Amino acid sequence: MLDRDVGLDIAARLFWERGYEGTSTADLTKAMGINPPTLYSTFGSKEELYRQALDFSIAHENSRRMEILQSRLPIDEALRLYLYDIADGDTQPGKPRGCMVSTAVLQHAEENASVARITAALREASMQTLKARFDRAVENGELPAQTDTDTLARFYGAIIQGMSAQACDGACNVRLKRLIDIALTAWPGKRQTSSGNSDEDT
Amino acid sequence: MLDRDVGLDIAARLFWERGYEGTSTADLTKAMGINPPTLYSTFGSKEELYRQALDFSIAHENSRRMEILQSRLPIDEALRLYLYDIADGDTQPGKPRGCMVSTAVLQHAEENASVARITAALREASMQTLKARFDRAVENGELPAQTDTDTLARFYGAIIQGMSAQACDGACNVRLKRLIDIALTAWPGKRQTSSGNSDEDT
DNA sequence: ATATTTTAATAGGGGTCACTATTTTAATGA
DNA sequence: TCATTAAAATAGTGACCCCTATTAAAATAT
Repeated sequence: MLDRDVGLDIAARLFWERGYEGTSTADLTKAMGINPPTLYSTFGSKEELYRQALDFSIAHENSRRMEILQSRLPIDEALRLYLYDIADGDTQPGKPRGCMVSTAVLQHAEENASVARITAALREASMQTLKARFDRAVENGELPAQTDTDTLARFYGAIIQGMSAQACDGACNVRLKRLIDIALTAWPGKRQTSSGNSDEDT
Repeated sequence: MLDRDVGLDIAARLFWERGYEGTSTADLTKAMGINPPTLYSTFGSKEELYRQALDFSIAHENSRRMEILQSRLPIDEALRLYLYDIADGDTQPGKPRGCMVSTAVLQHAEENASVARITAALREASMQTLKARFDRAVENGELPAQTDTDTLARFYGAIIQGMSAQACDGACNVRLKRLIDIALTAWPGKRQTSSGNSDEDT
């Protein structure tokens, strides 16, 4: 049989492109070049495979952007690069458009409620990571003490989800980054330019 | 047979809750209390029914928020109320969470590509409506002349899509509106408060 | 080389998918 | 009242769903 990680990579791409409900086990076994019993002995079930494919994909897609977020860069600069990296991830040539997690399994059949909980939990965890970074910025004095870090994290979470949706609809990389630039003008205490290509800080 | 609009309302709710791929024709006929041949003679096909259910739902959900957007209110105030109305629509008691259009059919099986194009076109049209309103605001002098209205529309489009995703994941009404308040601080020329509950203008 | 274990492939089970041909019921016409 | 039209229900189409029991092939061990 094929290497386990190779199989997970193939599965992740299929799920990423077609979603959980839009991907059949026949699609998966055919793409992996294996027979159905091998899929079930190796990965357990379709839902288990999805779970593992999500973990696999996150482990590979999130490492760089996590380093950026947790680096010693000023928080606003780290956030910009973090969001840019996500925009790049949404528009990688040769890979499905959008994010595998951000806009996955939002509407679903009742029988797939447990699968929807998986992706919802991953989205929540992602926003909690952002909030934790913002909390640290408050402690550092990089953000005002009274900042509502939870809402701020959910705001940028919404931007991430919106970018994924628009990437699925065909939006290109630079279009997403222009959108990020506007989102960053909502940063607490930031002085505004008029809009669009704002490259000056403060 | 039942009234056509009653049927469309039932179908819209099912598609809204479960998505296109997560809703079966058996679900639809059972919920409408009709037999399969009646569904096909009345609506044509599952895809045609989805199309009609989308139109029906949009006609009922969008009328108020369109009036708000096209009213003689100052553009920033109109936008706030417009977004608030969408947040209300995402969290109506007794209705499915999120928006039926904003986050629909993003990932899908190949065989449903034509359905994905329908919702993508509706999302694009929605953002073009926003852009047209912003363009008018530029002409009125309510927005700076050099405003990138296209990106600004896609930015608030992303907010709308993010709100829908978070509503699907369980976010409540006030949480979405806090998020909107932050998004509105990204308005061109707006002076910032620190974050969160910003109620003062200019 | 033969027996045993492990791996892979075939074949199929029970169910549901979107969709219809056919039959039955109900309403209308003379 | 009986023939004709229109509506609705049944029953079933082939295809696909997720998953597995069974068989065939390959690898290992004796």
